Amino acid sequence: MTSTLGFAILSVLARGDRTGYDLAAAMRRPVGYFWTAGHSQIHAELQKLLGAGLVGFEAEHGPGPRDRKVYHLTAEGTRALREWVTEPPRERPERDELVLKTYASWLAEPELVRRMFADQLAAHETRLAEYERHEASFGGPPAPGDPRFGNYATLRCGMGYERHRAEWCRWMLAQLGEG
Amino acid sequence: MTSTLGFAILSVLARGDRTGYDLAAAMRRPVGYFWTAGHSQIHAELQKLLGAGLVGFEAEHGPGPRDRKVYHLTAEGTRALREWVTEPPRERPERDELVLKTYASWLAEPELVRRMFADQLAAHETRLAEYERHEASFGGPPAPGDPRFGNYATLRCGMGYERHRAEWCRWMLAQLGEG
DNA sequence: GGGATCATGTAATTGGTTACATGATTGT
DNA sequence: ACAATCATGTAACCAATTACATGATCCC
Repeated sequence: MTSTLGFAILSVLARGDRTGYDLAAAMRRPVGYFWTAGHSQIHAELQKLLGAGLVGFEAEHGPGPRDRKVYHLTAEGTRALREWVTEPPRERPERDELVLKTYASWLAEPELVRRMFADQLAAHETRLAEYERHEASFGGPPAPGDPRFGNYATLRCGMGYERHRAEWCRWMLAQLGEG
Repeated sequence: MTSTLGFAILSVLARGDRTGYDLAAAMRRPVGYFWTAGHSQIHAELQKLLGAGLVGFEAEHGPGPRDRKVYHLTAEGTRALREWVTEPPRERPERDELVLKTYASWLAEPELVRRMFADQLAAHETRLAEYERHEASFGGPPAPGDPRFGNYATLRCGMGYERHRAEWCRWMLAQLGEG
């Protein structure tokens, strides 16, 4: 019963062998945009994946008191990952604090609500500009089958999300009236 | 240190007094679209809110072995909620299984990926149609200050989200080619 | 009689965050 | 000398899910 975090790790490892430290770095950016984990969680999960025979490692003597371990996918790990990819994702409950605040916004001062949404809008516009710059660095969409397709397709999703959020913020501001 | 779940409960209670059971029902739909909790979590959180003096209850002898407790906001609870609403939401890490699968989709069979996205697209279109029917039942946007504004604004957010997701699914299908 | 709904709670487990702990190498 | 980076791990805690437990009333 490999967890989603386990498959997140396998997904990164499928692009190249890495240490736990490298995995933690990768799961801040770009994987962190859709799945994050701290290093403590990653080391623990790697033990489980090792026990399940989905990954292996080669140890070199590294900096610090313990060995440096470079992890790689096993044949079984690759097979498990490939199988998991096309299984329908199990939906997890949404938890969105801004939307919850919006639900209760009728009892707050409109001016303060307006300010909150103005800040949110600015943040979304900044992130969208960042993503757009990143998108431009791809020379158009890579072919499915190319590992870079994964990066590009998730980036496109992020761009759509930021646009949708920004639009909703603008709609909210219009509802609240000019400040 | 009231948790977000605590404020979710206060947000529902602000619209009318309720039992823990009623709160659990409310947090499936419509609040469940942006914050869910099971009844066990809710009963536990109500104890904390009670301890913090943000809610109170009146007990009647109800069905089952224990008293039925109708909870209500205290003055302090209303104040805490009103304050929380306009504080900037602390951002929590994104965790999206479909996007993670997309990241690893380059090593799967394109036809299976295509099928997964076709299913997702259908689900989003169904939900969007549902939301649109619900939106039509409002006679246009209520004024901010009206509790119904909270329902309407969150519904609008949900509609935008479903549209964005559906569009991304269609883009993915186009990338993967006709099946 | 039987199942759904109403109504409360506890316990066990999993998933995730934060803090603690250690220590070499590289760059300023 | 000092800070940052590389590198591993454990422990404590909080949030959330699932399972366990009880029992009355209402509708078929």
